[in-house]
Amino acid sequence: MSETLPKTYYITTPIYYVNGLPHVGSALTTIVCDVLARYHRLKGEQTFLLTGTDENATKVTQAAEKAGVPPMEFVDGLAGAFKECWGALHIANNDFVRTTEPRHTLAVQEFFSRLREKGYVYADTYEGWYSVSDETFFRDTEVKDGIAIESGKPVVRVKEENYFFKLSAFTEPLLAYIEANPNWLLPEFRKNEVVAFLKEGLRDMCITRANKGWGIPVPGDESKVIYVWFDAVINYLAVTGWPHNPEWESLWPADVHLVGKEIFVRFHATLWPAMLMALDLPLPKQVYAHGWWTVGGQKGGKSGASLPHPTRLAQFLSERSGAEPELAVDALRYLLCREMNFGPDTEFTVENCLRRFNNDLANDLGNLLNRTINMMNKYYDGVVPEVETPDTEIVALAESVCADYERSLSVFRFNDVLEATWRLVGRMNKYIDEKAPWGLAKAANNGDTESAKALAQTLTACLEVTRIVALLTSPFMPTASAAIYQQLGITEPLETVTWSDTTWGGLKAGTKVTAPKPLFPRIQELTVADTILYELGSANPPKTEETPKPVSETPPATPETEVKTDNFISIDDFLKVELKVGEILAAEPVPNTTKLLRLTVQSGEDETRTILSGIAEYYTPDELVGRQIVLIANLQPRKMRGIESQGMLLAADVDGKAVLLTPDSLVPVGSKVR
RNA sequence: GGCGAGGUAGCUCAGUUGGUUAGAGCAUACGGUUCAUACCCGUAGUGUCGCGAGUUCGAAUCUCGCCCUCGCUACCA
Repeated sequence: MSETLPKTYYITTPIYYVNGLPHVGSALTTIVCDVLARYHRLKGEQTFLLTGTDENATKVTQAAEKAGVPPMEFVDGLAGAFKECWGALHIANNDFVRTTEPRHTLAVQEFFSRLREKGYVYADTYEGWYSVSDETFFRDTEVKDGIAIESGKPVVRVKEENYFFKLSAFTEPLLAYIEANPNWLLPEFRKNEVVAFLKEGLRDMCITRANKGWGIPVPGDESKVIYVWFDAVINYLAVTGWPHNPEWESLWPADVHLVGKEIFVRFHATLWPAMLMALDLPLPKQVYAHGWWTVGGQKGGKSGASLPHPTRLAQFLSERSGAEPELAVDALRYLLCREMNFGPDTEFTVENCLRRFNNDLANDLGNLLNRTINMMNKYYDGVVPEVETPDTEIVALAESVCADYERSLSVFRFNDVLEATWRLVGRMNKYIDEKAPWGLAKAANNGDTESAKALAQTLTACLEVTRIVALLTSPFMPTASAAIYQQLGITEPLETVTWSDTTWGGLKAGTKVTAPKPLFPRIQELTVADTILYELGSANPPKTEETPKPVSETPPATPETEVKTDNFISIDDFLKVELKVGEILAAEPVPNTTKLLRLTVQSGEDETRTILSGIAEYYTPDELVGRQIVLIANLQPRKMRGIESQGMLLAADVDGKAVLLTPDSLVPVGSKVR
């Protein structure tokens, strides 16, 4: 049946977690997928691009509560913001899936039921320990003194039935599959990470949580909802209409899942393929993971800097350069794809973008078009002349660039794709200089027919290259390409152009070019004040921004964290905590650890104690000795690395960095704090 | 500490299986040109290719050791 249906080229972005507006990280992923989709359409393939939003995390209800709106209204708003952003960035997606839609929830429930029928999902009752912060269950033997030994997190006693996916059964099949399909997971070095992860052995995964009124209920057990990650990945399949739409196989399997590196190893390269294997469904043909943008050479979030919001940045480019807003959007698409390394992480700065805007877009491409059109108008009244033979060198170069373009694109090296394209642009600017058409024009005017021929050959070469480059850049900059076509006098709409038009000679003699108009005006001011950066990066309250960051938010390991909204304690509870001022007498690193310091603290007139503290990355032993600090004196002692820690220091947590609290002035050691 | 990835020009990075004077772009300096968006073109560069040793006729490239950076992981009560 389905063999008769032509397979559509199917590309997916991750579905984005709706806890904030998109930034250039998520924009990069989405733009790159769009570029890929537009390229395949150019190749004449039926192509389907999917993006969407991930809305079932239980955190959503808390965020909604905070915002003071019902959860559904809350996610409607954010899903709308994503759609709007992608529209503004010229993303031509064929569909936008929301995990709160019936088509998704039905597919997820069906998927779950089928796994259960096949014995890959089993229920298990736990009377045991549960760590809220780990979202993990522990056995009695794994817990000591109310603490999970493995994670060191506190646990609570629960009795709960949950459902588990037999992920452990797929360690070997996945390893075998990776072995047999060397280009399945890309890039290579990330595939190796997956292999390393698998070799440690997969463990069964708890795939349900207590139903608190948000999420997809487990079929036949309304007391549970399906774990958000398990639910989310099914979107790729749900959109095909699986299982009831008979044509679902015209889309599935996806040709590419393109994701950020943080959701690659655990989810897109292991969990999701294992789920598909369990139901004997075909696996996606390729899964590609790109790196992140960094800010300030490190995790942007720590330095306080963050990634700009894409539409604001495009608007800024437009304001700075004077380019039309829609062309500035295309410029941004180009800049993101050109700057990103598509393997490792890449440093992102607005100033680099501005510089590259000038160099690549204004000076190289824009100016090539501009000078070409100008000369055409000047020497030929804008009418494309007849040419007997094209310049074979340029023709050959164009061909080789097209070949490199396709080769790089096939391995998702988008920066190389553009670099190859710009070889052609660069050669042409030099070519004009070598041929000096202005000299040829003069000679031709004086009756030199050879010069006249050379002039025609030169200018048509410029026009052809510009046309071909416009075509090559069209997946990246569709609006700009259309504008180039328009200036070249090509009336055929860009939508009807195909890859075969990259062959030489597409521009017909007699075509009349239009008046020149700079596409990307040069930017005069290349420096960017901090206040502008802040504005670009923090259109939202800085609080919700969390950035070096990737691409789709949520740390994969804990997509949901339960937080009690009403977590007041009584004054009596507080008074149970015995806080004291202490003085650090000695400090030394604990061997074989990176974070732990062993501190000897005087905490009373003749009372000293040993405290282990995880601040070695932020304080050297030397600078600690002699300092007064605040400590919790009656904390249950705990052994770490064989040393008993008798208390805990208080420190502010600044983006994960510890900053010690000290008294405002020297106080007697042992002073009570309250 | 364990695992993984890296350390190449001022900056961002290329350098396939070891082979002649180690590359590109940007930034810098000087020169040229004028069709063009103060644009384009040319020239000049500087590099102990992280450090040390080894294999080899020959190493940025292979081996070993060390140093440093980044990621994951354990220790952070």
